[in-house]
Amino acid sequence: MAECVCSSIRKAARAVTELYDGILKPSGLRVTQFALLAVLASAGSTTITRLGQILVIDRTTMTRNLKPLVNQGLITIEAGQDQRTRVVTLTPSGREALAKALPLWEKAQTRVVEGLGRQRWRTLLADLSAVIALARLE
Amino acid sequence: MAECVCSSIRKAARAVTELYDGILKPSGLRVTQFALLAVLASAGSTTITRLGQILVIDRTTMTRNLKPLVNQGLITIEAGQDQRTRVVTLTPSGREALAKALPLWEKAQTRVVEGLGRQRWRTLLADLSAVIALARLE
DNA sequence: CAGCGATAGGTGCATATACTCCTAATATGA
DNA sequence: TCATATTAGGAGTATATGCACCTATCGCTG
Repeated sequence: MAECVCSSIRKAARAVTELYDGILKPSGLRVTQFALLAVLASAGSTTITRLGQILVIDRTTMTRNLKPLVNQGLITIEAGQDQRTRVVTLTPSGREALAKALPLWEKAQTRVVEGLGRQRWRTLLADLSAVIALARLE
Repeated sequence: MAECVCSSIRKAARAVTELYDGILKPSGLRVTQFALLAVLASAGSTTITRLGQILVIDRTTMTRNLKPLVNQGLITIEAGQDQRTRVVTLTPSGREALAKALPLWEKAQTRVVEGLGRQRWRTLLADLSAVIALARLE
C-alpha cells in the first residue's frame, strides 16, 4: 500500500507535524494552534463554521480545538449578530503569542523548503491543493 | 500562512482522510486501520515498534491504534521470543476484512489518482517521501 | 556474574479529528 | 404570518496522535 495517497499524506503529516511542533515548542503553541491563530490574524474575527471551512476542519472539531486557546486567553468567543453564530476573535495576548512563534515557524519552514528546494516545494503545495479540491468535490 | 508546508499537508490529510473513510465505510475499517492491516499482510507478523517505524507513527500511538483491531478480532498480540516485545499478527478474520476493503480502497485511490493524473500523482508521492525523510533527519 | 545502559512497551495526560444526534435561531414560502 | 427547511453550534462517543514518565527485559562489560 506504499502508493496509497491517503496513507502517504497522513504519514507525511505526522512526520512534519512532529518537526514543526518540536521547533515551535518554546512558543507554547502547536502547529495546529499556530495555524488557527494565523488565520484569525489574517482573516479577522470569524465564526466557527467559517474557520472550519478555511482550514478544512470539521465544525465540531473546531469547537474543541478552540478550547485550549480560550483557556490560554489567546482568543475570545462571543455571540455574533446572528444569534446562532459564535464569533472568534484574536486577543492582544494571542497576537503576541503568534508574533513570538513566527520566527520559530520560519525556522521549521525554511528547513523543509530549503531541503526540498523551492521549485519542488511550489509543486508540492499546488499538488496538495489539487488533492484537497478533488477530495472535496460533491 | 497559506505556504506553510505543515498546515498544507495536514489540511490535505484531513480532506483525503474524509474521502477515503467515507468510501471505506461499508467495510467497517478506517483508512488508518486499513493501512495497518495492509502493512501486516505484506510484512508479516511484527513488533509494535517496528510497525510504528514503518508507518511513521509513535510507538505509544501504535499501542492504542491496535486496540480496536484486537477488539474486532482482526489481529492478535502475543509476547515474542524477546520477552520485551509484543508481536502483532493478522488473523484470518483480519485478512478477510482487508480483502473486503480492498476494492473500496481502490475506488477511492482511483478517484484521486485519475483526478490528479498519473504523472502528478507520482511526483506527489516522491515529494511526500522527501518531506518525510527531511523531517526525520537527526 | 553483577550491574548498567539500551531497548520494548505501557499509562497518564492533553490535543486533534469527525460522525451522529441534539437544540436554537434564521430564512423561506405558501 | 406561521410552518418548515436550513443553518450554527454543542454533546456524546470513538479513534488518532504524541510527550513525559514508568516498568520489565535484554545485552554487554568489568
